Amino acid sequence: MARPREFDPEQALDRALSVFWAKGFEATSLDNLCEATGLGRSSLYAAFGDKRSLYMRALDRYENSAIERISAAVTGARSPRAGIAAFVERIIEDVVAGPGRRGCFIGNCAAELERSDRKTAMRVGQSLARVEATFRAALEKARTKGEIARNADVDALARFLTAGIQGLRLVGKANPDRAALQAIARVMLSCLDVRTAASSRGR
Amino acid sequence: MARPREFDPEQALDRALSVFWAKGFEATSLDNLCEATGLGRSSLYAAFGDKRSLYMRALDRYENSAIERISAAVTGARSPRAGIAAFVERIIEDVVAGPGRRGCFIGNCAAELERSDRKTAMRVGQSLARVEATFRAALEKARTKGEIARNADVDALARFLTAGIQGLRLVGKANPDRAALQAIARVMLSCLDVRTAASSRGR
DNA sequence: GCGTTTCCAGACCACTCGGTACACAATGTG
DNA sequence: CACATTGTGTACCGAGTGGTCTGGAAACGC
Repeated sequence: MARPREFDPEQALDRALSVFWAKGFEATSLDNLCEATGLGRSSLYAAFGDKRSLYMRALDRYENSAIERISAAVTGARSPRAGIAAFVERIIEDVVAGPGRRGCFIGNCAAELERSDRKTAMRVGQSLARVEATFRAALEKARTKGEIARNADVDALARFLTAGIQGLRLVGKANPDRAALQAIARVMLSCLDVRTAASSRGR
Repeated sequence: MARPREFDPEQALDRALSVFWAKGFEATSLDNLCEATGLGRSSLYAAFGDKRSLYMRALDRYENSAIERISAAVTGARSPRAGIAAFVERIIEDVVAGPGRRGCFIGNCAAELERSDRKTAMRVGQSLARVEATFRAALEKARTKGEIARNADVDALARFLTAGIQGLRLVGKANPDRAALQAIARVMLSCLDVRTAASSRGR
């Protein structure tokens, strides 16, 4: 070994993520990334490869922390059902009072996807699938606890929550109005409580 | 008057829209736009102003046609409630079998928004508000017809549908799987049928 | 001390960007 | 026909793009 790194790659990745998150892939320049991370181009390239690779690494990092946030919200509440609600509430708070108008990084990736870029589409799809799986786990717990209907279609509900939250954050980006977002969330969460038909047996 | 235009501005705008729609604002270059429209830069600039203005004009155009599509679906069905369902179904069909992975142009605009750009955010917010208003009108008709609960919170439901459809199209962009999207839509539409609590009196 | 190895700052590259200037073509008016 | 007016094609602009290369600084084993 010889000269050691002078920076913390994780921290650099965090900084890079926050630029990509705020501006999107295309609008972020290498100069932006260098400035945000405090690194020179050579260091960036040596550590993370080109711009696209760095973007993907940022997605990895965001995905993990996002999953963690969901899990934490779910396990930190008095029940899975309440945890999901708390998570949604937290998102609204972030949209309204957070660093502002960043949306969900995964969602931003999906939106910026180009028609032809199937590889990235698959990657983003995986992220969404993990979110979905985390919701599904929470919903299953909620079901065994009797918090949601016994015959609820947990799979569909997890998918629905994932999409719904993307929608919530997207419209929140254009109009971060707490009351409006809470109205959406209220309807969204009410789906979990449906005890009648429409649960699983097709359309 | 002197020399007349050699192209149809509406058609040019349509072509420009479809490029912006497929690639996003940042990733679309003037060369792309010239190629797609068949126009030279001077003609583009004379007719629409700079890139941003053209983008906004494209948004205008998309917004109008989107509203029209919703209205058409609603009035074309045997009932407002069925019309909404048909519209959602049509969206899924477009995501799965359409020109592919373009998402909703309004949603793409919202996602690509930069934190600081409040003006564009307001503009996108207006588009979403018009979509919302269109849904609200349909929902009100549905309510008077008794297709949804008499005490349903039409306002919240309209907001919810708007956000939900954005979410649907976004996840569909990453993973255009018909069954998955239909599952989401099923849950989403089931919200309209709730006749119990959760309709309007707080959370 | 040495040589080796790694890292880093910045110059540099070819290229593309959005936008403009200008010469010329095409029309309407006499 | 000449002229004015408008549209169009293209060369061009400075600035910025993602990416590479080089020269030398900094740490290691010896």
